[in-house]
Amino acid sequence: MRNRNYALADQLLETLEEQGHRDTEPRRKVVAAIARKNRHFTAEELRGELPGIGRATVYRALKLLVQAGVLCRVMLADGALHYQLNDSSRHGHHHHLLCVHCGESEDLHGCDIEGQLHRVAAARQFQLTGHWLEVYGQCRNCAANPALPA
Amino acid sequence: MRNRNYALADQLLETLEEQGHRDTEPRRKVVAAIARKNRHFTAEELRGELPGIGRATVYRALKLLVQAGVLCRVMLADGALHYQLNDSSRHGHHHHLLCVHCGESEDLHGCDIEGQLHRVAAARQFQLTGHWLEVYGQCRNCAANPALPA
DNA sequence: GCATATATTGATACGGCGTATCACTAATAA
DNA sequence: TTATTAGTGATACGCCGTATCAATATATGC
Repeated sequence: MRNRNYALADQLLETLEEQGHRDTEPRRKVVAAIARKNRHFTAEELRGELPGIGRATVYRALKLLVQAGVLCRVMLADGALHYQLNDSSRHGHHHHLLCVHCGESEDLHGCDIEGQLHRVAAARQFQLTGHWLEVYGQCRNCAANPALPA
Repeated sequence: MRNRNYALADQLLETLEEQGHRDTEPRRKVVAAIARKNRHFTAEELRGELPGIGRATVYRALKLLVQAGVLCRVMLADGALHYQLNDSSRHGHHHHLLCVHCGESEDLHGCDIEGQLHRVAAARQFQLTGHWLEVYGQCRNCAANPALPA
């Protein structure tokens, strides 16, 4: 787990370098903290784990990682903006099943929402440029045992 | 048009009264301003059209109308929260095709997003509790003539 | 109509969240 | 090593929504 986190952190840093960004000490700490996450998180939550690092730096790193496609924004049911580390293999556009109880998220695929939207849009001569979809509920584990701590 | 707006404003007020809220002068002005809208709008935009009415009052009225189901929140592609008057006939849960150019919105129906989500969720024993969907693009008119003013 | 109880108002202040600014510092390239 | 340039972080700002609370307006009972 430790190893995986280190590897992940390195990978994130590498991604940033590929985009022409520098390898800095604060940045290393930010990506390390992100790599330790196993669920979605808020910018402020992350910041809380990084005393000594400026607020702006944390926000800037988040923005760069989102732009690079390795991190994605997810909107919770209450409107709070969270960040979610993308599966290393799947950086493209996709959606999530978000567990409102434990915070786990599963990637949503094997369902043709996109295609369906395109069909409906085409029928109305509406030219799609984008969409936003979040799905909330309880994951298998939490649904089976709602008493588990979040 | 004037008549329709008055009628709509009255209808909105009536809805609030049915929910046990009082018929007040500031409230009348707020719903009148909303009734005049033919596209989605922000709270601040509305507030700008209502000088002399307190910010809190405007926000409170919006919240009540959303709770009553006659107004719905829509999230624009840039993350801005807008409000959208619901078709009087269809207060239930539905989605919108939002034109990013002129701001028009069409209700999205005749497409079975809900059913599809339920099927995928069921297959994974994920218990759905809700979802959020916004679809962005250009409406028929704007797509045909992008030079039109917004 | 009048008094009373209560919802509503609106000024103010507060809080969360993200960003602009800018002098300073650190990382890269020559 | 020096010059160049990106990055940092303290601070302040701005937007947006809400809590507070004394003053006020509205509905209700007499």
